[in-house]
Amino acid sequence: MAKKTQRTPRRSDGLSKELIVKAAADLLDERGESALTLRALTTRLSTGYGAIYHHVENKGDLLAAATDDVVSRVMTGVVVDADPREALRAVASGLFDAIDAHPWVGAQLSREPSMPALLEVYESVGGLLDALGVPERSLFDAAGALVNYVLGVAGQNAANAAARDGGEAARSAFLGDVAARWSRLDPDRYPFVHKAAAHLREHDDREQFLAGVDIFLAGIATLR
Amino acid sequence: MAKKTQRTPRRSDGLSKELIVKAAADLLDERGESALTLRALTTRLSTGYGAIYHHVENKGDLLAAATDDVVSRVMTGVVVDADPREALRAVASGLFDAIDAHPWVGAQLSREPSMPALLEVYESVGGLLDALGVPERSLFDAAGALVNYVLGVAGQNAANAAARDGGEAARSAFLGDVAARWSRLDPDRYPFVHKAAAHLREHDDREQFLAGVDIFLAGIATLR
DNA sequence: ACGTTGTTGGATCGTCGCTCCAACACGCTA
DNA sequence: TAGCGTGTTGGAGCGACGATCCAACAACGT
Repeated sequence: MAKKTQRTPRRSDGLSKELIVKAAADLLDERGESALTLRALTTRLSTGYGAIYHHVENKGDLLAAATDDVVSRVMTGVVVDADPREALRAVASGLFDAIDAHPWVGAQLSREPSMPALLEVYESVGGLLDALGVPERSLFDAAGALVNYVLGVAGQNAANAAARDGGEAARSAFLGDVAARWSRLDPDRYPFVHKAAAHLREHDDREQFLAGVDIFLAGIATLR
Repeated sequence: MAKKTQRTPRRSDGLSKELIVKAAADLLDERGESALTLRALTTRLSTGYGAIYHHVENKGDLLAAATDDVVSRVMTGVVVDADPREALRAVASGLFDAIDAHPWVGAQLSREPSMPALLEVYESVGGLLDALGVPERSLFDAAGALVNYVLGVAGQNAANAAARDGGEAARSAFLGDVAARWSRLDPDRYPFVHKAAAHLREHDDREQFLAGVDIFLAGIATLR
């Protein structure tokens, strides 16, 4: 583009897919997954449907792009540790933290697992497991298992967050409610769940998630 | 009309929550998750909204009830093996088969993980892990990890099934499409995923799932 | 015979994702 | 400078959804 500039990019601000995706992500972060509607987007961007659909294929495309942003930021940010085991833990906890901060990412990932963003995850996990000495015949099973575990937790997290969305009362009460319901169960018929209810109150989701990762890694070590 | 009967239970057939849930499950099985609409239900049952909403709280309640049916049928049907390890594998593969046959169950489970149906699963898994000798301090982490893995696979399966729903062309092509896309990737930048594409074509979802369960169980064994 | 109660069908509402198109802003050519 | 072409923009409108609401109805007790 010779010309000096083609600036003043049309109207006062100039829309773009980037901008739209950013606005969508903000909406999702601020008001939860159910708040992302095309209508809410048009008012937030003070524009119309046409403008949005000119840059974006459909709502799914929008959600996918926003999720991709978050996940790929995690994957490029992960420290490449010398120890593959530590690097795997770093990938896992990086994903957990991102999903914890943006529950809608968890929902999208467990709903649409062939997303481009997950490609980076698979590649990273597969490579690290390879570096860990997992034999090739088990490599795909192992990587799939680990990623599926992460996706399971992602979905769970998203569901919990959605359940909390209702109101402030619901927010703090939700986990306690489940715990209360569980501890009210007949201890003879449901001994495990009954005991689990106590743990539920004082447990740390992140720690439990990482404990699960460790269990998988221990199991993977036996494949060597 | 002295007694005799109070049969002819109101109208020609007589609606009930059971009947409605059954019809919903049929609809889901036959035409996929997106086909379950209240409107479709009313025409299938040749009734109106009022009748349905009289027996059912809302659409979520309906989905939950249908899912509960499937899952609890699985859990009561599982053979109580003497060997806890085998019993765990039986629970896992029972769930997998049910989700494979009814992908909407997978979607619902990964979306709403505090469902009553999952209570039975947690209880069973927790009890079996206990019987396996997992120390109490690790019991909840282990059970959570295993269940989350199953939920992750469940969501993945549901997503794949939904992607196939489109048409017959899409149905058979879907997995091959992913494999093709993956194998077209730069082998230098994505060595693992590139190799995985080959496996993808000939892999068996069920076998891979069970391999994951075995990895998990091997990891559990190290907790002893 | 008549109200009571529990059930039924469907009109209707508000909201959603999305399509479609007239109006516009700019850069190019003449 | 005038006009055209192209790429953008805003918003009216469509069909489908979940859900609510209510008039009509069927069986029973009295």
